[in-house]
Amino acid sequence: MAAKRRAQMVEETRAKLIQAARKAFATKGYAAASMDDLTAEAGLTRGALYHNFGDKKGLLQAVIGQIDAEMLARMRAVRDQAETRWLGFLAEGVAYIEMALEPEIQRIMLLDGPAVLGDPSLWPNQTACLRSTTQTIQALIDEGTVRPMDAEAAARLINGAALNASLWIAAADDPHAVFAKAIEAFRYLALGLLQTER
Amino acid sequence: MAAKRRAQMVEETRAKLIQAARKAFATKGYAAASMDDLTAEAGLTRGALYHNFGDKKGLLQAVIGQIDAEMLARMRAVRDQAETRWLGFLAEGVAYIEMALEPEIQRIMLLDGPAVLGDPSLWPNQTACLRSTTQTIQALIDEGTVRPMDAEAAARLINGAALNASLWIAAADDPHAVFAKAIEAFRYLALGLLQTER
DNA sequence: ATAGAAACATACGGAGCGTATGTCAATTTA
DNA sequence: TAAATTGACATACGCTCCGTATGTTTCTAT
Repeated sequence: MAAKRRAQMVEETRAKLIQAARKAFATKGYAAASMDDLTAEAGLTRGALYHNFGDKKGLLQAVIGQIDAEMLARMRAVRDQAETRWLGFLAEGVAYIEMALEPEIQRIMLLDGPAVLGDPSLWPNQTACLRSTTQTIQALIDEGTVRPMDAEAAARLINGAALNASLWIAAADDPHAVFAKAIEAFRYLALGLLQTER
Repeated sequence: MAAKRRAQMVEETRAKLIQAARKAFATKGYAAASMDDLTAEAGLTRGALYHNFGDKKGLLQAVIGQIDAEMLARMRAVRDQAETRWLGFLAEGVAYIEMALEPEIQRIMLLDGPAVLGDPSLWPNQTACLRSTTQTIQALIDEGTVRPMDAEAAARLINGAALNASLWIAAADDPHAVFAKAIEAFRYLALGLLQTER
């Protein structure tokens, strides 16, 4: 026990704090989550928190970084699994909508995160995700599938549509039925990016 | 002076508080805006605030209600000014993007509002705006311009795309150039809603 | 004219964040 | 290996700010 490396111990406490923060932020929201309760649940005090993350915003950044990495990995997975590039592009969008159904992602990534940290497109991992989508669209343009246009613009608007779709689904009385409608509309919108003849 | 009706005086204080709140929320953000400073700037105290709006969230609701009404009015105006129903629909989207360029709307309506009050699509005025867009799309479907689909789904996704476009523009180094790209992408996406032959 | 209520101000208590200080263990250095 | 230093975390404090409880004044109603 005492043979544990110092760096490893630190990583454990950071992980415990992030874990507790994810739970508290997701259930109570960022503003209503108390740092005292947070750290107590992790078996620590606010001292550890301020030492490791600087302030409350720093903790939120760490939480968002973790969730964002998970989302990015999942989107890569479904994209690489698709048969064609175009289908992979669509699958990414659908996967995004599905993920945003989870209350944790809704609350932390879509509501509190932007309000506290500002525009999500400036977050490190999010930009990675966006660049990935942008590159995919650029490839679709180069191969003649998608009409010539600004790839980043297409990626951002498509992402925005998917985001709003998930918000809509999450607030719906019958999420399952609404999910189907949203996916249909999403596919139609994407068609607008294709070359005119199809 | 003393002849002023009671109700009118109340309306004035409410207006003064909302005015000060709009300014403070827009510049400092909801969380960082102090109620003491707010009311002092309006020449009042927190007593007036809690008497009229209940709590801080109530004040935010009032502010959002005012801004939302202004946005709704402007969107109706540009829509009714267009030559065809389809062009009116597009103009509404562009107008939405333009409005979301204003920092006040960015901060209050798009960042803090959803974080504090929850899903915007449940706000009273927002639902009115959405219903308006939904009806427009439904009419476009009925007249054969837009392919048969769920009108509300189309309205929500299109709105989401427009919203993200405005967030992107606002954070850009060169908003003017980005605005052009976003509008182009927005029009392409909308084309996906049209009947296949055009 | 007086009673009542509404509009707003003042006073109070409590919660929470951030910082300053303290303590103990681990790593380093001689 | 023993002393010294640094790092990790806990404890203590002050300050701000929200919400409520109470007080005061002005308008309205009978």
